[in-house]
Amino acid sequence: MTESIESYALDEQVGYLLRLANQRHASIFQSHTLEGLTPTQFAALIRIAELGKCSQNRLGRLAAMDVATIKGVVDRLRQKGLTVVEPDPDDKRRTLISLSPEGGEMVARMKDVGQQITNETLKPLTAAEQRNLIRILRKIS
Amino acid sequence: MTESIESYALDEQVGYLLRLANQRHASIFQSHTLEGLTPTQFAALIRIAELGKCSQNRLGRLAAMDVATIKGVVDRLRQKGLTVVEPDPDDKRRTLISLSPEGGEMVARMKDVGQQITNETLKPLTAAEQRNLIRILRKIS
DNA sequence: ATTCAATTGTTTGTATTATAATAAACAAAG
DNA sequence: CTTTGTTTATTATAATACAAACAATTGAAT
Repeated sequence: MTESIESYALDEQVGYLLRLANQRHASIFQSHTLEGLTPTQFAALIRIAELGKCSQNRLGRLAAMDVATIKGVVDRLRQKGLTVVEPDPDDKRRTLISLSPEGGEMVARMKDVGQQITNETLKPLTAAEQRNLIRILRKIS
Repeated sequence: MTESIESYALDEQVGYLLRLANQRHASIFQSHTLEGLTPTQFAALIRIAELGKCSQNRLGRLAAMDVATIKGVVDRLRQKGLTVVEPDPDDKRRTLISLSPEGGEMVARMKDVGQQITNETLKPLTAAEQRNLIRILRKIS
C-alpha cells in the first residue's frame, strides 16, 4: 500500500499549501480584528466603501462572493450596524447596499489594521518574495 | 470618503488573493473529483493512507485540521464507506481511524487526479513561477 | 404595443468547514 | 487514593458555498 502513496506528496500540493496559508492568515486576522469582523466581511466592507451604494449582486461579483455568500455577509454586517439595506425604487428586484456612518468609521479604522495584518502575514518572506507572491497569486486567481 | 480608501488596495492584499486562489483551486478540484470528495476530505484520506491506523486527534494534527473539523471530515468519509472507525482498546478516550478497502482504492485512483488538479491550478504560471509559489507558500504556512 | 422567452436579482435549503465550550479518560504528583 | 493537569472526543454555534426556486425586468418578434 505504502509505495503507491510515496509518489504523491501532500505537503507539496498547491491546494494543501493554499489551505495552510489561508489558515495562518485567518488566525493573524482574527487576532487583530475589531468587532469579530471576518476577512470576508472586511473585504465586502472595503468594496462597499469603494463602490458607494450598489446592488447586493453587483457587490458580490466585485468582492468575489457567491450570491448566497454575499447575502449572508451583508446580513451580518447589517446586524452589526455597519451597512444599510434598502430596496431600489427603480428595480423592484434589487436591494441596495451602502455603508452606515458606523461602517464608514470602521473602514477608516480597519485600513491601518489591514496593513498590519498583511505585513505580519508576509513577515517570514524577503521583500522580493513578498512582491513575487502577490504577483503570482494574481496570476492564478 | 473616497480618498481615505484609495490608499488601501484590496486587490493587492495577500489575504484577499489567497481567498481567490483557494476559490479557483476548489472549483478545479470539484470538476475533477470522484464521489464529491472535497479538498479537505482528500487531504485527510491521503494522510490516513500515509499513517496507517491512528487516532482521530493525531490525524487531525497531521492534516492541519482542528479537532472538531477532523471529526466532521472523518464522519463524512465513514458515511461514504472510505474509512473505518473503531475504539482504541488501550485508551478509552481514543478513536482509531483507518482506510477501508474502498478507501484504499479511492486513494490509488485519486493520486493521478490530484496531480492533474495541481497541474491545472498551476497552468497559468511558468515552471519557475510554479516552483517559486510552492516554496514561498511553504514559508508562510 | 403585446406577448413570451431569456436574463438578472434575490432568497431559501442544504452541506462543509471552523471556533468555542464541555465532558470523559488518563497520567502524574502529593 | 485523591487531586491536579493534560489529552481526546463531542456538541453547539457560526461562516461560507453550491443548487434550486422564485420574482422582476428586459428584449425580440410579431
